[in-house]
Amino acid sequence: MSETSAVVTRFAPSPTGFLHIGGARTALFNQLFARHTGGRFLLRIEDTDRARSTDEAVAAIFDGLKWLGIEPDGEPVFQYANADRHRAVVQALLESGGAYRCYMTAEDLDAEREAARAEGRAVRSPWRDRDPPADADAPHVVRFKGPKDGETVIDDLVQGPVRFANKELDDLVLLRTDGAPTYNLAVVVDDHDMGVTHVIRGDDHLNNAARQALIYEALGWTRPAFAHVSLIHGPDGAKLSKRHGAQAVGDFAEMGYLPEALRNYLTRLGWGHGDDEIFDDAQAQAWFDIKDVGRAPARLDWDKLNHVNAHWLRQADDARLTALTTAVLAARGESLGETDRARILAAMPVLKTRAKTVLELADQAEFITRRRPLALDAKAQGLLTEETRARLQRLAEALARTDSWTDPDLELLIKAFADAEGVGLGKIGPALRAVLTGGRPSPDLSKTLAALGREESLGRVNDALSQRT
RNA sequence: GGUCCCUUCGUCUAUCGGUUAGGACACUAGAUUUUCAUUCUAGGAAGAGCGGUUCGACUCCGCUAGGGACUGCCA
Repeated sequence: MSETSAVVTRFAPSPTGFLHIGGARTALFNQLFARHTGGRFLLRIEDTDRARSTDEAVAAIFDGLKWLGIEPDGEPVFQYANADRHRAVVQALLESGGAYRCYMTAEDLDAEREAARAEGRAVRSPWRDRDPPADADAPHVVRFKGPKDGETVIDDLVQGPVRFANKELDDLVLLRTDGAPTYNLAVVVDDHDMGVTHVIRGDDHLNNAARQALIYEALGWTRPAFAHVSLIHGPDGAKLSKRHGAQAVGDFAEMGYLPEALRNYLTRLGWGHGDDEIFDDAQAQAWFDIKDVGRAPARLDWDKLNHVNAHWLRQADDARLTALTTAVLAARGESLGETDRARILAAMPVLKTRAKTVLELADQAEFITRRRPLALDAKAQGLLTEETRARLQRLAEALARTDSWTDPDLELLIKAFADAEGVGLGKIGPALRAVLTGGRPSPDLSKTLAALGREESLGRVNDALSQRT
């Protein structure tokens, strides 16, 4: 990157709901680009719409970003706090002729919009070239007075050069009737004041970029570089919505995805570095450049996300995964004791190779948390014939005699037992597993026994053997 | 309707005028296997269409089709 000016990026969500996964990716790109260039990444809450902004939404955004591991450099800026500054800029624009008061009523506007649409042109206000009414303080908005000729070109870092004929750009409202600044004015002023050099945002703002560029010009400010990234679509190509299963980053957390996995997946979505699919934050920062982001909207692929998550699950710390897993189990109504936690932790190295999400991890751990006596499902029940009961009885005795209750030794013991019985493991495994887990899936038998411990294992076997059906 | 954007296997992508168009996920088949899962091997699978430019086009240009964004005193 050029050394002339340090890069400053920002993520600027409006607090009107949860943190959308598409927004999270935009935030990620901003952070990645800033870190890659050694610049700064800022957060600004766009709360100029007082009616729709809520404290809950602000909290949801903070929580979502924090969970995802996105950390702005410096305190977040609340846009509404700069309202006076925004009004002052508009005042200056008014005095320089870069803006004008518009006294159109709602009805006037509706009629004009209809006419403009019918004629295939941009909306125009008659007050643009008209003297103010006698009562200049009558209800009005302040509009930007943009050029009618020429064109505005946005050299978008992602989309390439995009040209707009100025006559197609309408005079947007800068100040509402109540004197409140609007988004399009506030972004320009704040981005300028915050020293933002690169505006990386959703491509739903591409059209606004041209109008905003005009405001920069009128103010005599140099505009930042723009990069409009496409939105994330659902698997069917339609805009991501509720019916696709998840929209908020919180949804993904609840579904058992790890933040580092989501970062990996989201970064790879719409951006690539050769054949690299799995990478950590340091690699992402070293490789990421906003110019390499794809133009086309990308679809959310659950299978791929699961695959990436499975990878990071295996890399994750066992104690951390145990905490996550027990939380899910607790939410399912299981009351877990310290013994359960200890067993889950001990089994975690093998459990985590068998799951794609924390939810599946909890499924895999359920054989541990069952309470004696276990209820056997029909299939497990059917395995307990007279023959297998007798064999199980002999196996239980062999198990009771061993003084080394470890995975490898238990494996040897079971194999030796099978040899002694003159049968294959297939004659022993299913029944033993059935009485140990009640029919729930579990790891290799020796690992299952080790995870349960001697007392619990023998207890479960004996429970089943003493139960007559 | 208008303005703007997008288009390589089902999906995410690599390719930056000359490749048998590569990888990953998913899928199919086989191997391994005491449940569930894993793992291993092999395989099928793409340049939206039509015109140009060029010795040569997935790569450049145009048109068409399809998808999307915006068109608010929301952001």
